[in-house]
Amino acid sequence: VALPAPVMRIFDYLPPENQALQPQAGQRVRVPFGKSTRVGVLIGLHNHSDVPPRQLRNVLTILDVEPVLDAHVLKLAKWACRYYHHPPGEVFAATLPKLLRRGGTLIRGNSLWELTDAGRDKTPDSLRKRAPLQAQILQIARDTSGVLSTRELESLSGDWRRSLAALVEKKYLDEKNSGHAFDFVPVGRKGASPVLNDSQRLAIETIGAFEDFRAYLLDGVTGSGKTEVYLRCIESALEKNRQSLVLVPEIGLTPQLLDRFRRRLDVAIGALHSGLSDTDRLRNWCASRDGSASVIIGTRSAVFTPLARPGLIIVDEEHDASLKQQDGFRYSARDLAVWRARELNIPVILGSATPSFESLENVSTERYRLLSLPERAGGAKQPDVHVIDLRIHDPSDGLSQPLIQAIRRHLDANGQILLYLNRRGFAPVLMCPGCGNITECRRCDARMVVHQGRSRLVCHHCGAEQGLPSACPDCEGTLRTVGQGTERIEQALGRLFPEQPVVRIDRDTTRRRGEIERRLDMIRGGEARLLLGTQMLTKGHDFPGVTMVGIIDADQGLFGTDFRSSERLAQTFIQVAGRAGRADRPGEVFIQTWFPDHPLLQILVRDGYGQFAQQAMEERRVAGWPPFTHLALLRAESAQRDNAFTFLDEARVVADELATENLRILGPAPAPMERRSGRYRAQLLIQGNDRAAVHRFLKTWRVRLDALKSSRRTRWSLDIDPAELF
DNA sequence: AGCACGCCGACT
DNA sequence: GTCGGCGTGCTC
Repeated sequence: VALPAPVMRIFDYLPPENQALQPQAGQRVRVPFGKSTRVGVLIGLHNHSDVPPRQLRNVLTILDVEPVLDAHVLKLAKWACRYYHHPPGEVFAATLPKLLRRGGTLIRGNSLWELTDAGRDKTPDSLRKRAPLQAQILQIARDTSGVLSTRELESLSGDWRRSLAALVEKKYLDEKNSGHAFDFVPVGRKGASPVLNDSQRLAIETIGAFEDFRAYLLDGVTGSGKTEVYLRCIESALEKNRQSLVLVPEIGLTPQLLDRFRRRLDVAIGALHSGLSDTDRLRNWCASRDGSASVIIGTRSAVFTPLARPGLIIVDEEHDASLKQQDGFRYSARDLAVWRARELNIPVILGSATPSFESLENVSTERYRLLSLPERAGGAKQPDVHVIDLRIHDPSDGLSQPLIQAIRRHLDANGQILLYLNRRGFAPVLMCPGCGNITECRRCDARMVVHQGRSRLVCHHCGAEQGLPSACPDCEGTLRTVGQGTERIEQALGRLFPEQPVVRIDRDTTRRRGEIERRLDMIRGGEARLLLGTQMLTKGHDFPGVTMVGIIDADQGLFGTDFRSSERLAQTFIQVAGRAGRADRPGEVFIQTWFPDHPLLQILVRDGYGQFAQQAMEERRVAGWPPFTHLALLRAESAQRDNAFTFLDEARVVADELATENLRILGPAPAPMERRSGRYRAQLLIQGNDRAAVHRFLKTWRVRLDALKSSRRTRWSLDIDPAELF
């Protein structure tokens, strides 16, 4: 039994004493564990145990009649335990929705009410007087050819459940169970499919020609119609009565995307994302498992969802960092999706306008097959890109004259403008010009950010807040804000274009539910034409009216500490720039920088992402970074700096003892931001050419780390294929 | 993780 | 004497 506890072991139990149910791998069981009981997953049956017989206890109850996890998901989870060197109990917990983890039951079906012969004979009018609600229900039942579900009744006012019960009692209705989590009724309508261009057609034909496992990298510039390719491939899976699983990044799963799928596909679609209630999540999970959902769209944890009749897996924006879990069980949903597809022997499509270097390398070693969509759908042209040299055009409040003129020009031409700045708040620094004092967070190695609207100083790393000081705490001098965030840009735009409403989208303005959609609608409806925002803007949203994109500060991340930061920067650039000029209008992109000669910027602007990637990958190869080597990162954090380092020092000693010559061990070193939320963070990096050798090492190392006493005094984790080195 | 046990210093 | 903090070990 895999039990939720941070130990690498699984636990042996005897069958339950007084339960007739047949134990099967994949069922959940409630077992005694120490002083209390826990819910675990039965992952195998054996007729012997290495545990002394008197220590073995009995399973209390088998919670499932049938396994909730099928053999394939069990295998996936077991493989993930080995690959990520993570406790089985926690891995299995990640495969289940919360309600099932807590011991709840599967949703096996919904109630349906069928008109009986007696009910058919009874005229609604004969009930009208004494029981108007019953009459109404009876009438609806007749209108819907004799079968009712809660969907038809929900709109009724009053206590319709009681009236319904009365009708069942009188034997006018028969209560039945649909047997499925979803009761989808096709409406017989299908949204219009757009005309395909040649490369879309080629991609669809290539994928459709081969039913067995194959991994495709769908490399399509923004607006090239990747989603249309997904939809067609899903449609052909549907024709064979097969389900499709679609994984998207966290903020990519918007109501807009779901609408688009619902309009086009007349089948049951189950969504799995953090915005759902626990019950809705469970229902959609069950609908995937029992086959009543034909398409499942979810964020990374959906990669573990059981599929009744799998046919296709799609990973959209496969380069996106949110597909990698960043705490606890640090899995890559993209990599697990490929594993799943191989195991199920079905195709998997990885889509992106800016493919990860890992996937590009898999193309060149012919593990993945490349499908390119080089032109924009509908014949839209690529935007013109202009670099604004801030050394010549000194900006005020973050905006240079050429940028302001371009904004004016596009406003005059009735265009929309998207300005991107990945920094919220008013200004990132509050300093005293007199004594040089800069206000820093008490709990982090970071500066407090000025939020003028709220009149507060906020730490963006731990959330700490304080009032805005009126004078320097040290010398009582006048304080000055340095640099700019979205709040300041918004104000500046308000002064420059007083007649234009500005729509700002960042975490501060969209805290309330539905606020994002409300603001996006202002842009889509044309009410506002100046759009300003952070990362939130760059993913998952289409802005057909945007003719100009301005990148206010290109220099953030130009000199990153991480070997991956240039890749990330380039991806953000291309994704943001891709918002410009989609349909019939050509777009323009303006990039403000203090370093116009920076080689990364030059190649990106001049030659595009593909060329950039080629060159940057060559640098990675020479430097021995992924995808040409394999990494594992041992992270430790502790309130006392020494605890983290003592552990990592000891871990290093063990590593040196175990390591073979093709492994490199780097560190321990403090994390780039060493103190965060009052905890000191440090790490040790393992690097190797041969994946198998790295994993052999990790296996024994992990056991030795658990045995270290110092490992108890610090919070630590192993991160396989880390996405960020901090 | 969550819990118990045991050791040690601080206080009624 | 007893209370409670922390380090350590164990959970089938």
